[in-house]
Amino acid sequence: MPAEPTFTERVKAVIKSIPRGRVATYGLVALQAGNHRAARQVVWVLHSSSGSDRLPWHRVVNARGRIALAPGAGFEEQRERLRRERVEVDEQGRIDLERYLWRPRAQR
DNA sequence: AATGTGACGGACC
DNA sequence: TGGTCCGCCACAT
Repeated sequence: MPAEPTFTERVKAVIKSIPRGRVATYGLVALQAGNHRAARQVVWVLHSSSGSDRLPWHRVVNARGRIALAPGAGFEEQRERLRRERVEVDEQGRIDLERYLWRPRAQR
C-alpha cells in the first residue's frame, strides 16, 4: 500500500465517484480531494490525464454551472455526454446546479 | 530553486 | 449577463 496517495490521485478518485446524471464543480472536486483552493490543480489533472484513466471528465463543470471547454475544443462532446445521461444542458452549455450538482455527504 | 501550466473562483464593475 | 483582475495550487521542467 502506498503510504500517502498524492493529491492528484485523490482528485481522480473523487471524479470517478461522481454519480451518473450529476455534475461537480472543479472547486467541489478539489474540496473533496482535500484542498478547496486547488481547483486549478483539478484542471491540470484533467489536462494531463488521457483517456486511459477512464475518468467521467464530462461531469466536471465550473462554479457557475457552465461547461468550461471551448466550442470546437471539447464543448460539444461534453454537452452530448451529459445529455446522454439526462443532464439538461442548454446551447450555451449552462446547467442548473440546483438540480444536477452532486452533493456528497461530508465524511472523514 | 525557479518558472511554467491551466477546462478555476470569487470579487468587482 | 458578461468581462477584468488577481490569488491559488500541485505537479512538470
